[in-house]
Amino acid sequence: MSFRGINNLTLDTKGRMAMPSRYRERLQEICGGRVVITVDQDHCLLVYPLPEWEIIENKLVNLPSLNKQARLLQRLLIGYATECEIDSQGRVLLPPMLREFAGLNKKAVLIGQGKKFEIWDEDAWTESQGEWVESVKNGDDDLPAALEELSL
Amino acid sequence: MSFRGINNLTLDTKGRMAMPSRYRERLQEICGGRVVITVDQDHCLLVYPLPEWEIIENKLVNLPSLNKQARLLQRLLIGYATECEIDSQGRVLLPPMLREFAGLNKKAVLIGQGKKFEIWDEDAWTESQGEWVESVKNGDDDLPAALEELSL
DNA sequence: TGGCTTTATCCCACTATTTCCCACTTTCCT
DNA sequence: AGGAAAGTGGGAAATAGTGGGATAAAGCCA
Repeated sequence: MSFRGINNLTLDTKGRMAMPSRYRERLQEICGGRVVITVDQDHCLLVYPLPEWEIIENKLVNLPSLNKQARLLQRLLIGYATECEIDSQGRVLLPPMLREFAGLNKKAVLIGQGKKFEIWDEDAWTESQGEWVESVKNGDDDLPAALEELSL
Repeated sequence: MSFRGINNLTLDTKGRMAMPSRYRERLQEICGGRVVITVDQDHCLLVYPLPEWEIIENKLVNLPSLNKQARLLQRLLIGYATECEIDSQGRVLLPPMLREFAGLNKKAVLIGQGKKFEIWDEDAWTESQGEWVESVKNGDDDLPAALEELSL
């Protein structure tokens, strides 16, 4: 019941992106084609089915307002979160500000990530992938506890 | 049932700001177009639907009067709070003092934040965003527990 | 106190943007 | 190879944004 897989796709001149057809039926079931798109710290976009997003948003709004980190997170995640509807051709219109944030122009990459999707600019994706492979190979990250005990 | 999303918008010469149309119906329902605008510690403005504000104001009024922080908060938030009405074109007139406080001139950014909105001067917003990216990159790791275990 | 000046609010009209829909091209499956 | 489904592009109508002007209100000075 999970979104997986990677797709190369193109945005048209109006910033619309065609969802791969294999996801459409599922999205229709889960959320009637209503998704929420927001930003990620790695400068890609996240696409959540509406109900899934609401769970996350709930967690976010209940963070303590006095904490600076929390406020920044709220501002970015909730601030950029935009509800979008999949049109009759199976496309979503990506709002200009979100496209800008992720540096998206023509060529993009869509990645299934369980409950959500990620959208990357193709170049950014290629680059980030290289970096990631490097850093895992070198083992140069201090892993938090949850990662240390992760078994793949 | 929550306000979200980001919009670039412009103030006209009279200091009026057009609310994005997608929020108007909701605002009409909730508060008949009556909102309360006040200031935030980060030098942006906060916009609350009237009933929502009254809850907040109540909390503020009941803070311990001897505490210095509390008194400052009260003075700022309650002091600057101004009731404004959305006009027939869907615009709110931002009072001069509030515009001044947030350093607003022509270009502004409106972000949905659940029960309220925030209004930023465009430059201030851009800057604040850079700060966020910085702080994530540097891994300022004194995150509160609530943030540590947040799964998006 | 009356009239004049200044400020604020309301309303109308133009421009830009968005959204919706239709049609063509391409690809994949039978 | 033919048909169907998916991807792509573009155009037109509706809607939202913006600016300006007119009317009403309020303050001020004579």
